[in-house]
Amino acid sequence: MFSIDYRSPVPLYLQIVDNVERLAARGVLQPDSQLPSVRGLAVELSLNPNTVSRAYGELEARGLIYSLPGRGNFLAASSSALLQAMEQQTLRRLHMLCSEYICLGQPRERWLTLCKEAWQQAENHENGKEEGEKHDRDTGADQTL
Amino acid sequence: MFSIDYRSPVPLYLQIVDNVERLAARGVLQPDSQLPSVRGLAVELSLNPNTVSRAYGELEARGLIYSLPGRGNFLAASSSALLQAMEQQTLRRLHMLCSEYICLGQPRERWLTLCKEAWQQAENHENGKEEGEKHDRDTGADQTL
DNA sequence: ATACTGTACTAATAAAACTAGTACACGTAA
DNA sequence: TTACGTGTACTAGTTTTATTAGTACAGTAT
Repeated sequence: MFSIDYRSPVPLYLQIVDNVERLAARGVLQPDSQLPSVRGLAVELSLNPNTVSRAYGELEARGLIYSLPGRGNFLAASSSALLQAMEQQTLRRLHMLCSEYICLGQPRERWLTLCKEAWQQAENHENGKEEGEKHDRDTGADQTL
Repeated sequence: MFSIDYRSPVPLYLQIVDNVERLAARGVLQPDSQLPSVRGLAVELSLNPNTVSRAYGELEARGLIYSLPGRGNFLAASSSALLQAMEQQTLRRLHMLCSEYICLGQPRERWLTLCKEAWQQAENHENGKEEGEKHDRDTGADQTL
């Protein structure tokens, strides 16, 4: 169920995060269902338990899973909640960017103009690229479990 | 005229960039006026010419200065053009963020809602902090030239 | 108690960022 | 041309950061 490419430049713990996100978004993992244990997954993927733990920690920070010490890790989000978590992340980054922009002394209207412009550009860029690659990070996996 | 802190964790070349930005924004440097030569500034600040060159390269990428090989580096921007350059930078980062957001399949209205929300938060945060520190990166300088 | 669970701390390794050394290319003025 | 100014490309060394692994500890359930 987990696809990991050990030779990818993408950190292993991030690949695990991506896998869980994907499974959660597709509904393969149900809310409140238990994820593989830190040790169990570490053995399966031939990794150090701490690498898995770090991935789970990242997922917890993103609000996708919750941890019960001594019990295990569990999926917190339905796919709609997953979307919400992603939006939260977008909002945080947007907030940082906006703070810097406000320092320039620009008015709110100008900010919104830029936001609209960004959407325009991004949308064009999206339509410009034909059906090329998916936006999954890595798919040339070595091992599937 | 240049304030450099050699013990700051902020890279030297970025400190130079900040200095030029600050001087340009305050109108100390006039448009099309010549900046210190790469070698000259390197000697003054006891740096390698390449470090200064990298700073100038960064400034050129931001549209703040232009380079005439064999002649020197010159300030391109009036303070209004400086603002414009900063806006360009904001727009680029906004564009990247927006592209990722579009991948979630969300509509334009939702994006704009988030943008407005970000402004709201950032503005509150701005008003929340009293007159604390300036938003200059480093001011505990060792050397001034 | 035992066997499972997650986590904190430290250390070793890999990767990247930053700065400096050196040599080269272009432009201007004598 | 020659000399001296300018910026730049390429390489190497150092420092810093990110990533992963080793080990030991703490909580929970049977």
